[in-house]
Amino acid sequence: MARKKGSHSTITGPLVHQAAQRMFARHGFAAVTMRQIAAEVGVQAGALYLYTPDKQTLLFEMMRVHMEELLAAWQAQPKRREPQDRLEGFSRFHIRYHLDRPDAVFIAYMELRNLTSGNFARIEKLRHTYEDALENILADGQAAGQFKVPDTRLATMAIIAMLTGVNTWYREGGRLSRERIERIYWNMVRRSVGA
Amino acid sequence: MARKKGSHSTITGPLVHQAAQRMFARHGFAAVTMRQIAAEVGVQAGALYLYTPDKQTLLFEMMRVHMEELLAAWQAQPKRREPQDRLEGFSRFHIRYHLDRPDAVFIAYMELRNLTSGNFARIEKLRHTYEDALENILADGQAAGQFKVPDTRLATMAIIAMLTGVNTWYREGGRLSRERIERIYWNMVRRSVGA
DNA sequence: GTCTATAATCAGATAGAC
DNA sequence: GTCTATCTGATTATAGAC
Repeated sequence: MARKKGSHSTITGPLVHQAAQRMFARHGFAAVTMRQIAAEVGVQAGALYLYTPDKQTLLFEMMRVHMEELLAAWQAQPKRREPQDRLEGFSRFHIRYHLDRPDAVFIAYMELRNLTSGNFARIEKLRHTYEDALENILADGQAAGQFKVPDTRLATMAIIAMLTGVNTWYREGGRLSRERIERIYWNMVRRSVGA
Repeated sequence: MARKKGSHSTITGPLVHQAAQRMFARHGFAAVTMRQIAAEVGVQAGALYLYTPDKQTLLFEMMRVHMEELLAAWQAQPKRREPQDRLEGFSRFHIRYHLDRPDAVFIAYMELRNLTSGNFARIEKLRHTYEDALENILADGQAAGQFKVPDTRLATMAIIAMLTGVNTWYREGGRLSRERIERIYWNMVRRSVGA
């Protein structure tokens, strides 16, 4: 019983990662210094290295965790049968999940070029796995004659870009509710594939 | 006749801006140093300050020129009458223009947060002017009963995100020709607004 | 127009005290 | 677990020689 629960070690670590995520999203990985992160957490710069071997790993870990949690959350979604229902499920899930994590999403898209090549490859693989989930839906709908998608890969990229774009302009408490945004985007997605 | 034409001053300046644009796009504004830019051009770091007062202005100028050239190019496009023809013109123009300038486009989207607040406001105003061009088309098509667009602002953001997304995956000499990409995207845009 | 040299500051990361 | 102090090297920008 030497160590009381809630000791600094179990608190500071997460705080470091949270502060880094917020600051990387706001100012960019390269522009944020280890000293600034430390100041935000309330420790000295040297103490950060108890929680990450270096700055690069700090970035990679937050991207890896984000992508793995995204995949897990998608796989935990209720499965539907019809391609159109599955497409609606994906569209709404994507918008909702991404709007809830603007910082992690921003970093996952903007800081890819600041990863070392090995780390980059691992993140890209995770992202590709997620894209494949949508591509499979489109391919099934096309095969069933319910969608008009001349190129499933192209349509996949187009739809994901459109949906993720919500994050660039959405502001909490803005003109439109999330449900209304989800509905409008889903209707655009639905029509874009000829469903 | 003291100064021969083709003197260094008229050559090095553009080279500095070109090298900076290429390197900012590849590695990010904050990650690129003035020394690296100088080395790429083939001069010493001090010489760069003959062509820009500082690093921030280097970034701002390349974004300003990009946005103003984009607006000018759009305004120089042949005008059409029908909303559907205008929407096709915008969609194809946007893809073509952006695919031709991947570095400038990448910087214009990724480096906004590295602008000072005054510079940021000026770039955002230019971007908004461009977005309005598309929103006007959608509003006219909606008013004429040719489009089904419940919210023109939302549809504007969705379409621009979708079209600009081409830049993230397109590779010269890839699987699909530009004409084919333009056509597929245009069909998705057309259907997404119910035209 | 360009270079060399330098000012002034700050970066990431580590060692060792407590 | 955290801090202080420090190493090593890089950063933007400027001054003055040529």
